[in-house]
Amino acid sequence: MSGENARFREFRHGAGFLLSRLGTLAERSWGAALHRVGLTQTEFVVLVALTDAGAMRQRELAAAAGMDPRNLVPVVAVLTRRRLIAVRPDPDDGRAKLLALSDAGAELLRELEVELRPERDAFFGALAPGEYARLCELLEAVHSELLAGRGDEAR
Amino acid sequence: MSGENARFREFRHGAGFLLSRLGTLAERSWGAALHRVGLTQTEFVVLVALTDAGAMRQRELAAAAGMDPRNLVPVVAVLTRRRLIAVRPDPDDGRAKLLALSDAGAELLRELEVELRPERDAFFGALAPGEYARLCELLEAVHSELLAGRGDEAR
DNA sequence: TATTGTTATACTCTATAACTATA
DNA sequence: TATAGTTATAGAGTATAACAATA
Repeated sequence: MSGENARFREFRHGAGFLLSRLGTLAERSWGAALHRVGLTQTEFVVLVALTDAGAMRQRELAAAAGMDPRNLVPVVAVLTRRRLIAVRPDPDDGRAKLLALSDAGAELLRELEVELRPERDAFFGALAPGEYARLCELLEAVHSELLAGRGDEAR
Repeated sequence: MSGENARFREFRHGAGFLLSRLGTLAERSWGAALHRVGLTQTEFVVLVALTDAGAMRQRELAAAAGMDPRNLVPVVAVLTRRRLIAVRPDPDDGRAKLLALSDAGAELLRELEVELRPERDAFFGALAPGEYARLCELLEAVHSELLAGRGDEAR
């Protein structure tokens, strides 16, 4: 019951498992700040995802945020009511809507970014600046690859 | 409304945000396999966390899994009923219990590790083998530091 | 008094299926 | 028929407060 464990102890220290755990811990680290300004995790994620482009369709936004379009609907409703995003019909397609960050939404994110900087430094305190930058590169590579090849192979 | 976005677009590509999103995507990638063997994400996490030591107290296990001890209670109940973990009273402390992976639990993890290997390769397909190893190192450094300094500074 | 484990509960996130309106 | 958005709902994860038993 002892020597054979090395095989799946490897999984415990693999990147997948660590991503799963660190993702939860990262969300916990900024959870208090979000609660203070009345944002849930998904609302925050959606706002941040919107910073990547000027305006996008709701379906595109769901993909960018890595979440199911159905779960995005109530999030968009809340953010619209709070005027943190701006919604307008897509002139090219009567079914679609174009979503963009509002000035108020941009300002809120700017405040949060300042407030979260110390938490980030504490969270990644184990890494030297160069290591942190390297980590960002690697994560970004995995993330963008996953968002690109989504919905095709996994089905 | 355009040029100022660079500031928090930086957050979008920071390690914290990417960890949060990739954690969700990683869990999704092995979710089907877990469902097949009747395990939830937290049950899986707890089993994997147990591979790091022979036996530990429930409180220690919660810390190792990065979860709240209260949320661990029903998980331990299920895993015990399914004989995937073995529980015995701590001889040194009448309040505490000692939890360990059972042979059946170890076997189940071994099977899962084999089944999940192709999913892992696809998930991290953007990285060369050396890059994957480097990513593991960096994540492990952050993770172990967070588990070590927990409950002190954040309060 | 402090700690281990527990119960009850509310909130959030994700996933399943079926629906409306437009293309 | 295919797609954009929606609704309803169930399942799972996390967090809050209060409790019993042991140290």
